[in-house]
Amino acid sequence: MDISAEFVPEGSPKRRQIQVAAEQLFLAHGYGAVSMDQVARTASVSKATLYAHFASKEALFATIMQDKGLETPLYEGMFPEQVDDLRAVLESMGTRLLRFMLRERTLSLYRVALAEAARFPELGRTFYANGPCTMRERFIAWLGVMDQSGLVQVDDRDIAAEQFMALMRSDVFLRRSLSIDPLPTDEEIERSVRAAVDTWLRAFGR
Amino acid sequence: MDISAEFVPEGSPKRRQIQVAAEQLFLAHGYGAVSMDQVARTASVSKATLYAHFASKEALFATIMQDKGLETPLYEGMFPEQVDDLRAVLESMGTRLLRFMLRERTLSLYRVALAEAARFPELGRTFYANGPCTMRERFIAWLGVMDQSGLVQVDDRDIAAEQFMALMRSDVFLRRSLSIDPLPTDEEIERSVRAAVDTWLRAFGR
DNA sequence: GTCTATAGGCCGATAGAC
DNA sequence: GTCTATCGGCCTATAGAC
Repeated sequence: MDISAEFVPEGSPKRRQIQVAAEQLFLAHGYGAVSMDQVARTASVSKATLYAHFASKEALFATIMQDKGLETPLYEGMFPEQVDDLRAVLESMGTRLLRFMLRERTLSLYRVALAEAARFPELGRTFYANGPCTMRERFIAWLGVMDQSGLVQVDDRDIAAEQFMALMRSDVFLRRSLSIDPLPTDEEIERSVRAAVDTWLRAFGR
Repeated sequence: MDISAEFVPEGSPKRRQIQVAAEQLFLAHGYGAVSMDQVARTASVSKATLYAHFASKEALFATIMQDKGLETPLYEGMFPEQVDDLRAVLESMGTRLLRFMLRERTLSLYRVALAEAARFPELGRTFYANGPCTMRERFIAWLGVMDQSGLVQVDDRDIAAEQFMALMRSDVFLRRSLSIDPLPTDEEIERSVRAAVDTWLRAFGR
Protein backbone atom coordinates (compact mmCIF):
# COMPACT_ATOMS: atom_id res chain seq x y z
CA MET A 1 0.00 0.00 0.00
CA ASP A 2 2.70 2.47 1.01
CA ILE A 3 5.06 1.71 -1.84
CA SER A 4 7.43 4.59 -1.18
CA ALA A 5 8.30 3.03 2.16
CA GLU A 6 10.36 0.50 0.29
CA PHE A 7 12.62 3.22 -1.08
CA VAL A 8 13.34 4.54 2.39
CA PRO A 9 13.47 1.33 4.45
CA GLU A 10 15.46 2.64 7.36
CA GLY A 11 17.65 4.75 5.10
CA SER A 12 16.60 8.26 5.98
CA PRO A 13 15.55 8.78 9.56
CA LYS A 14 14.88 12.47 8.97
CA ARG A 15 12.52 11.70 6.15
CA ARG A 16 10.70 9.25 8.36
CA GLN A 17 10.46 11.89 11.08
CA ILE A 18 9.01 14.34 8.59
CA GLN A 19 6.47 11.81 7.36
CA VAL A 20 5.35 10.95 10.87
CA ALA A 21 5.06 14.57 11.93
CA ALA A 22 3.30 15.71 8.76
CA GLU A 23 0.83 12.86 8.87
CA GLN A 24 -0.07 13.52 12.48
CA LEU A 25 -0.46 17.26 11.98
CA PHE A 26 -2.37 17.11 8.70
CA LEU A 27 -4.75 14.45 10.02
CA ALA A 28 -5.38 16.42 13.18
CA HIS A 29 -5.79 19.92 11.71
CA GLY A 30 -6.20 19.70 7.94
CA TYR A 31 -4.17 21.36 5.23
CA GLY A 32 -4.63 25.08 5.81
CA ALA A 33 -4.13 25.12 9.56
CA VAL A 34 -0.73 23.39 9.46
CA SER A 35 2.41 25.36 8.63
CA MET A 36 5.73 24.11 7.32
CA ASP A 37 7.38 25.65 10.40
CA GLN A 38 5.15 23.46 12.54
CA VAL A 39 6.02 20.34 10.57
CA ALA A 40 9.74 21.09 10.78
CA ARG A 41 9.54 21.81 14.50
CA THR A 42 7.51 18.67 15.25
CA ALA A 43 9.88 16.56 13.16
CA SER A 44 12.93 18.12 14.88
CA VAL A 45 14.28 19.11 11.50
CA SER A 46 15.14 22.42 9.89
CA LYS A 47 12.89 23.85 7.23
CA ALA A 48 15.69 23.59 4.67
CA THR A 49 15.86 19.84 5.29
CA LEU A 50 12.11 19.63 4.98
CA TYR A 51 12.25 21.37 1.61
CA ALA A 52 15.14 19.11 0.54
CA HIS A 53 12.76 16.16 0.84
CA PHE A 54 9.48 17.72 -0.34
CA ALA A 55 9.28 20.40 -2.98
CA SER A 56 6.37 22.29 -1.47
CA LYS A 57 3.65 22.18 1.13
CA GLU A 58 1.19 20.91 -1.47
CA ALA A 59 3.56 18.13 -2.52
CA LEU A 60 4.15 17.16 1.10
CA PHE A 61 0.43 17.01 1.81
CA ALA A 62 -0.38 15.08 -1.36
CA THR A 63 2.44 12.58 -0.80
CA ILE A 64 1.63 11.97 2.84
CA MET A 65 -2.12 11.72 2.46
CA GLN A 66 -2.45 9.62 -0.66
CA ASP A 67 -2.14 5.86 -0.36
CA LYS A 68 -2.90 6.23 3.32
CA GLY A 69 -5.49 3.52 2.92
CA LEU A 70 -6.39 0.78 5.29
CA GLU A 71 -3.17 -0.27 6.92
CA THR A 72 -5.19 -2.40 9.28
CA PRO A 73 -5.76 -5.95 8.21
CA LEU A 74 -9.44 -5.05 8.43
CA TYR A 75 -10.55 -7.78 6.11
CA GLU A 76 -8.60 -10.64 7.72
CA GLY A 77 -11.09 -13.42 8.40
CA MET A 78 -13.94 -10.99 7.83
CA PHE A 79 -15.59 -12.95 5.02
CA PRO A 80 -15.89 -16.61 5.99
CA GLU A 81 -16.86 -18.97 3.17
CA GLN A 82 -18.54 -21.44 5.51
CA VAL A 83 -21.46 -19.79 7.27
CA ASP A 84 -23.84 -21.42 9.71
CA ASP A 85 -25.39 -18.43 11.43
CA LEU A 86 -25.68 -15.70 8.79
CA ARG A 87 -27.00 -13.14 11.25
CA ALA A 88 -24.06 -13.66 13.59
CA VAL A 89 -21.58 -13.33 10.74
CA LEU A 90 -23.19 -10.12 9.47
CA GLU A 91 -23.21 -8.67 12.97
CA SER A 92 -19.54 -9.51 13.41
CA MET A 93 -18.70 -7.93 10.05
CA GLY A 94 -20.77 -4.86 10.79
CA THR A 95 -19.30 -4.38 14.24
CA ARG A 96 -15.80 -4.65 12.87
CA LEU A 97 -16.57 -2.20 10.07
CA LEU A 98 -18.29 0.37 12.27
CA ARG A 99 -15.52 0.14 14.88
CA PHE A 100 -12.98 0.78 12.16
CA MET A 101 -14.93 3.75 10.79
CA LEU A 102 -15.16 5.21 14.29
CA ARG A 103 -11.41 5.04 14.94
CA GLU A 104 -9.89 8.48 15.38
CA ARG A 105 -7.45 7.84 12.58
CA THR A 106 -10.10 6.77 10.10
CA LEU A 107 -12.36 9.68 11.02
CA SER A 108 -9.52 12.18 10.67
CA LEU A 109 -8.67 10.86 7.23
CA TYR A 110 -12.34 11.02 6.26
CA ARG A 111 -12.70 14.60 7.46
CA VAL A 112 -9.54 15.75 5.70
CA ALA A 113 -10.43 13.91 2.48
CA LEU A 114 -13.88 15.47 2.47
CA ALA A 115 -12.61 18.96 3.24
CA GLU A 116 -9.69 19.00 0.81
CA ALA A 117 -11.03 16.83 -2.02
CA ALA A 118 -11.91 19.92 -4.04
CA ARG A 119 -8.32 21.21 -3.84
CA PHE A 120 -6.65 17.78 -4.07
CA PRO A 121 -8.85 15.65 -6.33
CA GLU A 122 -6.60 12.61 -5.96
CA LEU A 123 -7.23 12.61 -2.22
CA GLY A 124 -10.96 11.98 -2.48
CA ARG A 125 -10.44 9.33 -5.13
CA THR A 126 -7.72 7.53 -3.19
CA PHE A 127 -9.73 7.54 0.01
CA TYR A 128 -12.74 6.12 -1.76
CA ALA A 129 -10.75 3.50 -3.65
CA ASN A 130 -8.75 2.27 -0.66
CA GLY A 131 -11.70 2.47 1.72
CA PRO A 132 -15.39 2.13 0.89
CA CYS A 133 -14.81 0.82 -2.65
CA THR A 134 -12.51 -2.02 -1.61
CA MET A 135 -14.81 -2.99 1.22
CA ARG A 136 -17.80 -3.04 -1.11
CA GLU A 137 -16.02 -5.17 -3.70
CA ARG A 138 -15.07 -7.76 -1.12
CA PHE A 139 -18.58 -7.75 0.25
CA ILE A 140 -20.00 -8.25 -3.25
CA ALA A 141 -17.69 -11.20 -3.88
CA TRP A 142 -18.68 -12.75 -0.56
CA LEU A 143 -22.36 -12.20 -1.39
CA GLY A 144 -21.81 -14.34 -4.45
CA VAL A 145 -20.74 -17.24 -2.25
CA MET A 146 -23.68 -16.70 0.09
CA ASP A 147 -26.03 -16.60 -2.86
CA GLN A 148 -24.79 -19.99 -4.06
CA SER A 149 -25.28 -21.37 -0.58
CA GLY A 150 -28.86 -20.17 -0.79
CA LEU A 151 -28.50 -18.10 2.36
CA VAL A 152 -29.47 -14.80 0.79
CA GLN A 153 -31.92 -13.57 -1.83
CA VAL A 154 -30.14 -10.81 -3.68
CA ASP A 155 -31.14 -9.49 -7.09
CA ASP A 156 -28.48 -6.81 -7.30
CA ARG A 157 -25.37 -7.53 -5.23
CA ASP A 158 -24.07 -4.03 -5.79
CA ILE A 159 -27.12 -2.48 -4.18
CA ALA A 160 -27.17 -5.00 -1.35
CA ALA A 161 -23.53 -4.25 -0.54
CA GLU A 162 -23.98 -0.48 -0.81
CA GLN A 163 -26.95 -0.56 1.50
CA PHE A 164 -25.23 -2.73 4.07
CA MET A 165 -22.49 -0.13 4.29
CA ALA A 166 -24.92 2.79 4.23
CA LEU A 167 -26.80 1.24 7.15
CA MET A 168 -23.51 1.13 9.07
CA ARG A 169 -23.04 4.87 8.56
CA SER A 170 -25.85 5.39 11.01
CA ASP A 171 -26.63 8.24 13.35
CA VAL A 172 -23.95 7.01 15.76
CA PHE A 173 -21.37 7.49 13.03
CA LEU A 174 -22.78 10.84 11.91
CA ARG A 175 -22.76 12.26 15.42
CA ARG A 176 -19.27 11.04 16.12
CA SER A 177 -17.95 12.35 12.80
CA LEU A 178 -19.37 15.79 13.66
CA SER A 179 -17.53 15.62 17.01
CA ILE A 180 -20.83 15.79 18.86
CA ASP A 181 -20.60 12.56 20.83
CA PRO A 182 -17.52 10.87 22.27
CA LEU A 183 -16.58 7.40 21.10
CA PRO A 184 -19.71 5.29 21.57
CA THR A 185 -19.70 2.40 23.99
CA ASP A 186 -19.65 -1.22 22.90
CA GLU A 187 -23.34 -1.49 23.69
CA GLU A 188 -24.22 1.48 21.49
CA ILE A 189 -22.20 0.08 18.63
CA GLU A 190 -23.76 -3.36 18.94
CA ARG A 191 -27.27 -1.95 19.17
CA SER A 192 -26.77 0.10 16.02
CA VAL A 193 -25.23 -2.83 14.14
CA ARG A 194 -27.93 -5.25 15.26
CA ALA A 195 -30.68 -2.91 14.06
CA ALA A 196 -28.90 -2.48 10.73
CA VAL A 197 -28.45 -6.23 10.25
CA ASP A 198 -32.11 -6.78 11.15
CA THR A 199 -33.21 -4.45 8.40
CA TRP A 200 -30.72 -5.77 5.87
CA LEU A 201 -31.78 -9.37 6.52
CA ARG A 202 -35.46 -8.55 6.18
CA ALA A 203 -34.64 -7.15 2.75
CA PHE A 204 -32.10 -9.70 1.55
CA GLY A 205 -32.29 -12.74 3.85
CA ARG A 206 -34.03 -15.90 2.90
CA MET B 1 -33.30 30.88 12.64
CA ASP B 2 -30.94 33.81 12.01
CA ILE B 3 -31.82 35.88 15.03
CA SER B 4 -29.07 38.45 14.62
CA ALA B 5 -30.61 39.48 11.32
CA GLU B 6 -33.31 41.22 13.26
CA PHE B 7 -30.81 43.61 14.80
CA VAL B 8 -29.56 44.67 11.38
CA PRO B 9 -32.77 44.64 9.35
CA GLU B 10 -31.64 46.75 6.43
CA GLY B 11 -29.72 49.10 8.69
CA SER B 12 -26.17 48.26 7.80
CA PRO B 13 -25.51 47.44 4.18
CA LYS B 14 -21.80 46.99 4.88
CA ARG B 15 -22.53 44.38 7.50
CA ARG B 16 -24.75 42.56 5.05
CA GLN B 17 -21.99 42.71 2.45
CA ILE B 18 -19.57 41.24 4.96
CA GLN B 19 -21.96 38.45 5.88
CA VAL B 20 -22.58 37.51 2.26
CA ALA B 21 -18.89 37.55 1.37
CA ALA B 22 -17.78 35.66 4.46
CA GLU B 23 -20.43 33.01 4.05
CA GLN B 24 -19.54 32.41 0.44
CA LEU B 25 -15.80 32.24 1.10
CA PHE B 26 -15.98 30.10 4.24
CA LEU B 27 -18.39 27.65 2.62
CA ALA B 28 -16.21 27.38 -0.45
CA HIS B 29 -12.79 27.09 1.18
CA GLY B 30 -13.17 26.39 4.90
CA TYR B 31 -11.81 28.35 7.83
CA GLY B 32 -8.04 28.19 7.44
CA ALA B 33 -7.84 28.93 3.73
CA VAL B 34 -9.80 32.19 3.96
CA SER B 35 -8.13 35.42 5.10
CA MET B 36 -9.68 38.54 6.52
CA ASP B 37 -8.10 40.48 3.64
CA GLN B 38 -10.02 38.28 1.26
CA VAL B 39 -13.28 38.81 3.11
CA ALA B 40 -12.78 42.57 3.18
CA ARG B 41 -11.87 42.68 -0.51
CA THR B 42 -14.81 40.50 -1.55
CA ALA B 43 -17.19 42.57 0.58
CA SER B 44 -15.76 45.83 -0.84
CA VAL B 45 -15.02 47.02 2.67
CA SER B 46 -11.88 47.98 4.50
CA LYS B 47 -10.38 45.65 7.06
CA ALA B 48 -10.99 48.22 9.79
CA THR B 49 -14.70 48.19 8.99
CA LEU B 50 -14.67 44.42 9.04
CA TYR B 51 -13.11 44.43 12.51
CA ALA B 52 -15.60 47.08 13.64
CA HIS B 53 -18.37 44.54 13.04
CA PHE B 54 -16.67 41.31 14.05
CA ALA B 55 -14.12 41.11 16.84
CA SER B 56 -11.94 38.44 15.25
CA LYS B 57 -11.75 35.91 12.47
CA GLU B 58 -12.96 33.21 14.83
CA ALA B 59 -15.95 35.31 15.87
CA LEU B 60 -16.78 36.08 12.25
CA PHE B 61 -16.62 32.40 11.30
CA ALA B 62 -18.67 31.25 14.28
CA THR B 63 -21.31 33.94 13.78
CA ILE B 64 -21.67 33.34 10.06
CA MET B 65 -21.68 29.58 10.17
CA GLN B 66 -23.90 28.88 13.14
CA ASP B 67 -27.64 28.95 12.67
CA LYS B 68 -27.07 28.49 8.95
CA GLY B 69 -29.65 25.75 9.00
CA LEU B 70 -32.16 24.82 6.38
CA GLU B 71 -33.32 28.07 4.86
CA THR B 72 -35.12 26.05 2.26
CA PRO B 73 -38.71 25.14 3.04
CA LEU B 74 -37.52 21.56 2.63
CA TYR B 75 -40.31 20.10 4.69
CA GLU B 76 -43.19 21.96 3.03
CA GLY B 77 -45.73 19.35 2.00
CA MET B 78 -43.16 16.62 2.56
CA PHE B 79 -45.17 14.67 5.12
CA PRO B 80 -48.76 14.20 3.93
CA GLU B 81 -51.19 12.89 6.51
CA GLN B 82 -53.38 11.22 3.91
CA VAL B 83 -51.45 8.53 2.08
CA ASP B 84 -52.75 6.24 -0.63
CA ASP B 85 -49.58 5.00 -2.22
CA LEU B 86 -46.97 4.70 0.55
CA ARG B 87 -44.19 3.71 -1.82
CA ALA B 88 -44.78 6.76 -4.00
CA VAL B 89 -44.79 9.06 -0.97
CA LEU B 90 -41.56 7.58 0.39
CA GLU B 91 -39.90 7.90 -3.00
CA SER B 92 -40.98 11.52 -3.26
CA MET B 93 -39.66 12.23 0.25
CA GLY B 94 -36.39 10.43 -0.41
CA THR B 95 -35.81 12.16 -3.73
CA ARG B 96 -36.40 15.53 -2.15
CA LEU B 97 -34.09 14.75 0.75
CA LEU B 98 -31.28 13.35 -1.39
CA ARG B 99 -31.55 16.26 -3.82
CA PHE B 100 -31.26 18.66 -0.91
CA MET B 101 -28.24 16.82 0.53
CA LEU B 102 -26.56 16.92 -2.89
CA ARG B 103 -26.97 20.69 -3.31
CA GLU B 104 -23.62 22.45 -3.42
CA ARG B 105 -24.60 24.68 -0.52
CA THR B 106 -25.62 21.79 1.72
CA LEU B 107 -22.51 19.79 0.85
CA SER B 108 -20.24 22.78 1.52
CA LEU B 109 -21.83 23.30 4.92
CA TYR B 110 -21.47 19.59 5.68
CA ARG B 111 -17.79 19.54 4.68
CA VAL B 112 -16.98 22.65 6.71
CA ALA B 113 -18.94 21.44 9.74
CA LEU B 114 -17.15 18.10 9.63
CA ALA B 115 -13.72 19.66 9.18
CA GLU B 116 -14.03 22.40 11.79
CA ALA B 117 -16.27 20.74 14.38
CA ALA B 118 -13.25 19.94 16.54
CA ARG B 119 -12.20 23.60 16.66
CA PHE B 120 -15.75 25.03 16.76
CA PRO B 121 -17.87 22.54 18.72
CA GLU B 122 -21.01 24.61 18.29
CA LEU B 123 -20.75 24.24 14.53
CA GLY B 124 -21.14 20.45 14.52
CA ARG B 125 -23.97 20.61 17.02
CA THR B 126 -25.85 23.33 15.14
CA PHE B 127 -25.49 21.55 11.82
CA TYR B 128 -26.81 18.33 13.30
CA ALA B 129 -29.67 20.02 15.15
CA ASN B 130 -30.85 22.13 12.21
CA GLY B 131 -30.30 19.37 9.66
CA PRO B 132 -30.43 15.61 10.25
CA CYS B 133 -31.99 15.86 13.72
CA THR B 134 -34.90 18.03 12.64
CA MET B 135 -35.54 15.85 9.62
CA ARG B 136 -35.52 12.71 11.74
CA GLU B 137 -37.92 14.18 14.29
CA ARG B 138 -40.42 15.12 11.61
CA PHE B 139 -40.08 11.72 10.03
CA ILE B 140 -40.68 10.05 13.39
CA ALA B 141 -43.82 12.11 13.97
CA TRP B 142 -45.08 11.24 10.51
CA LEU B 143 -44.34 7.55 11.13
CA GLY B 144 -46.69 7.75 14.09
CA VAL B 145 -49.52 8.78 11.77
CA MET B 146 -48.64 6.04 9.29
CA ASP B 147 -48.58 3.52 12.09
CA GLN B 148 -52.11 4.46 13.15
CA SER B 149 -53.25 4.12 9.55
CA GLY B 150 -51.81 0.61 9.62
CA LEU B 151 -49.58 1.32 6.63
CA VAL B 152 -46.30 0.45 8.35
CA GLN B 153 -45.08 -2.07 10.86
CA VAL B 154 -42.56 -0.25 13.02
CA ASP B 155 -41.39 -1.39 16.44
CA ASP B 156 -38.92 1.44 16.99
CA ARG B 157 -39.72 4.62 15.07
CA ASP B 158 -36.37 6.11 15.94
CA ILE B 159 -34.51 3.28 14.26
CA ALA B 160 -36.84 3.24 11.27
CA ALA B 161 -36.29 6.96 10.74
CA GLU B 162 -32.53 6.76 11.22
CA GLN B 163 -32.25 3.95 8.73
CA PHE B 164 -34.38 5.70 6.15
CA MET B 165 -31.97 8.61 6.26
CA ALA B 166 -28.89 6.38 6.36
CA LEU B 167 -30.13 4.60 3.23
CA MET B 168 -30.37 7.99 1.52
CA ARG B 169 -26.69 8.67 2.32
CA SER B 170 -25.82 6.08 -0.26
CA ASP B 171 -22.81 5.64 -2.47
CA VAL B 172 -24.07 8.39 -4.77
CA PHE B 173 -23.93 10.81 -1.88
CA LEU B 174 -20.58 9.54 -0.62
CA ARG B 175 -18.94 9.88 -4.03
CA ARG B 176 -20.37 13.35 -4.58
CA SER B 177 -19.35 14.52 -1.11
CA LEU B 178 -15.78 13.37 -1.83
CA SER B 179 -15.87 15.42 -5.06
CA ILE B 180 -15.36 12.25 -7.09
CA ASP B 181 -18.47 12.42 -9.25
CA PRO B 182 -20.29 15.47 -10.59
CA LEU B 183 -23.87 16.11 -9.62
CA PRO B 184 -25.72 12.87 -10.41
CA THR B 185 -28.45 12.86 -13.02
CA ASP B 186 -32.14 12.61 -12.16
CA GLU B 187 -32.10 8.96 -13.20
CA GLU B 188 -29.21 8.12 -10.87
CA ILE B 189 -30.92 9.86 -7.98
CA GLU B 190 -34.20 8.11 -8.63
CA ARG B 191 -32.54 4.71 -8.99
CA SER B 192 -30.74 5.14 -5.67
CA VAL B 193 -33.87 6.35 -3.90
CA ARG B 194 -36.00 3.57 -5.35
CA ALA B 195 -33.57 0.92 -4.17
CA ALA B 196 -33.47 2.50 -0.70
CA VAL B 197 -37.26 2.67 -0.44
CA ASP B 198 -37.50 -0.96 -1.61
CA THR B 199 -35.25 -2.09 1.22
CA TRP B 200 -36.91 0.13 3.81
CA LEU B 201 -40.38 -1.10 2.84
CA ARG B 202 -39.32 -4.73 3.02
CA ALA B 203 -38.20 -4.06 6.57
CA PHE B 204 -41.00 -1.77 7.77
CA GLY B 205 -43.87 -1.99 5.26
CA ARG B 206 -46.99 -4.01 5.87
C1' DG C 1 -18.69 53.90 10.93
C1' DT C 2 -15.47 54.12 7.64
C1' DC C 3 -11.26 54.91 5.64
C1' DT C 4 -5.72 54.68 4.84
C1' DA C 5 -1.68 53.17 6.68
C1' DT C 6 0.90 50.22 9.25
C1' DA C 7 2.49 47.46 13.26
C1' DG C 8 4.34 43.05 14.36
C1' DG C 9 4.53 38.39 13.33
C1' DC C 10 4.39 34.17 10.89
C1' DC C 11 4.03 32.33 6.23
C1' DG C 12 6.31 29.43 2.31
C1' DA C 13 10.51 29.08 0.32
C1' DT C 14 15.70 29.82 -0.43
C1' DA C 15 20.90 31.13 -0.09
C1' DG C 16 25.11 29.80 1.46
C1' DA C 17 28.22 27.44 4.74
C1' DC C 18 29.62 22.92 6.09
C1' DG D 1 21.82 16.32 3.52
C1' DT D 2 21.68 19.39 7.04
C1' DC D 3 22.09 23.52 9.25
C1' DT D 4 21.48 28.93 10.36
C1' DA D 5 19.87 33.00 8.70
C1' DT D 6 16.91 35.47 5.99
C1' DC D 7 13.91 37.06 2.01
C1' DG D 8 9.56 39.16 0.47
C1' DG D 9 4.90 38.70 1.31
C1' DC D 10 0.67 38.13 3.46
C1' DC D 11 -1.42 37.44 7.93
C1' DT D 12 -4.51 39.26 12.00
C1' DA D 13 -5.38 43.19 14.20
C1' DT D 14 -5.10 48.27 15.32
C1' DA D 15 -4.03 53.51 15.36
C1' DG D 16 -5.51 57.74 13.88
C1' DA D 17 -7.86 60.88 10.61
C1' DC D 18 -12.38 62.08 9.01
